[in-house]
Amino acid sequence: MGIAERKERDKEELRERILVAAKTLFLEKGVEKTSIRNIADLIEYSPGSIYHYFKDKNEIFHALHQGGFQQLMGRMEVLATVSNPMERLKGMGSIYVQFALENPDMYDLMFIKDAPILHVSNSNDEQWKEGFGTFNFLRSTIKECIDVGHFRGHEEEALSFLVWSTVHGMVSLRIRRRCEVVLAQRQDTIVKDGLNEFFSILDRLSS
Amino acid sequence: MGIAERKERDKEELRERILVAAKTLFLEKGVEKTSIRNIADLIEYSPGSIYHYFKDKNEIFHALHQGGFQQLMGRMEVLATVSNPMERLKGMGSIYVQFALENPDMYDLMFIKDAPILHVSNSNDEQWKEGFGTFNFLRSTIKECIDVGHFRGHEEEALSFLVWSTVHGMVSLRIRRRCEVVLAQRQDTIVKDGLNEFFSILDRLSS
DNA sequence: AAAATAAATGAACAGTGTTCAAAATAAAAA
DNA sequence: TTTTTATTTTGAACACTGTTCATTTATTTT
Repeated sequence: MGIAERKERDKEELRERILVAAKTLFLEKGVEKTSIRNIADLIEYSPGSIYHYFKDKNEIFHALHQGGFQQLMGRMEVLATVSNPMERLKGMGSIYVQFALENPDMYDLMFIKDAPILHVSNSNDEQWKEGFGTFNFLRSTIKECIDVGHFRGHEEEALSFLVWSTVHGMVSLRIRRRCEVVLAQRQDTIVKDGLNEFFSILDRLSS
Repeated sequence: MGIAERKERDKEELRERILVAAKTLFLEKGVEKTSIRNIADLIEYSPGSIYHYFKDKNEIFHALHQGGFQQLMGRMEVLATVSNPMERLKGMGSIYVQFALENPDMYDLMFIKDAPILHVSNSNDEQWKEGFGTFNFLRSTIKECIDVGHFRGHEEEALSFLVWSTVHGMVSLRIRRRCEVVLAQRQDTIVKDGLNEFFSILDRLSS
């Protein structure tokens, strides 16, 4: 039965080639301007072939989407050694913002674009876990902070959402070019400055 | 010279009709799914005609964009009577969030979609003022707060950006459907809950 | 070598934003 | 009023889009 296995491998390989081509194109032109025909041209297959490996265009970018979460989670792993939950929380903020600014197109696909998320609800639980992962990590870190006596009077779930929203807000305003309203000389550093203001607020809320 | 004036009025009227049709369609189908031909059909003109009134599709939705800012600013006007800057700041947050949740498509166009903002840089200063308006109002309110003794150790520009990012973050995660990761039973109220957490943080930062 | 299975094709469909020569309409001049 | 000029509107055409599917090509099994 080695042949069936090889065929399986071949199929997986072409699937991966489509994904690589899609990622290459969308990182240089954006999702909207990347067409199925563009992807087909790059891997030297016909447009129709792609539909044997992915249901539609959304499914292609949803697959990349998944990869992005794994990448982000991977970066968070260095925080496993940080035992102080408050320090870990700030570390998460830094890593999140850095990831977003270094991979704006990937971040856009993961947290701003609206296309793939509806499709996500139909996928299996394994895949879902990836999406939940980062938020669960945030929630448990904030729970630890509360248990240790920080954020008195605040509530786990809402505070987690608020913290996520704060960092997401800053990077998404930057990525979607809404920072022109801040002072011209501050525009380059405003996300970093905002994050520092946020950290000093978190510190003040520690006791 | 009454004729020239009447022609000018007619032209302006058709321009307005295009805008109304565009808004109607995009509020019920979204910007992406609203085509020039859809708009042309609704006003019973040919597709080509629209290009005599607007350079391209972006310019149409940019015009609506402008209207959105005026609407948001209009809602903010009730705060002119609130003399306590801290209360005014919280009022701005409430109004901003309420506007976003009541007009998600308009909010999306104004603060999330990436198309029209590049084009904005080429428009005249008068129009620009509209976009700056709300942020200037936020900045001056926060400056007042600082002058009165709140937010000790914080800086005007970065804090203004942070505050804006926080509310933008919450509503944009909701609008772009990223709230599925929060507890199922909290999803409906999470933005309101998050805003309340934010207000209580602001209160704690008052002294 | 022939039959059966699987994979890849590319033309076709219905749509998109945009352009532009031509036609229709309105205004000005004769 | 008729002719000329200017403006407005048209709709076909262009080059694209995502997606489908009968047909061809390639591979595996009998």
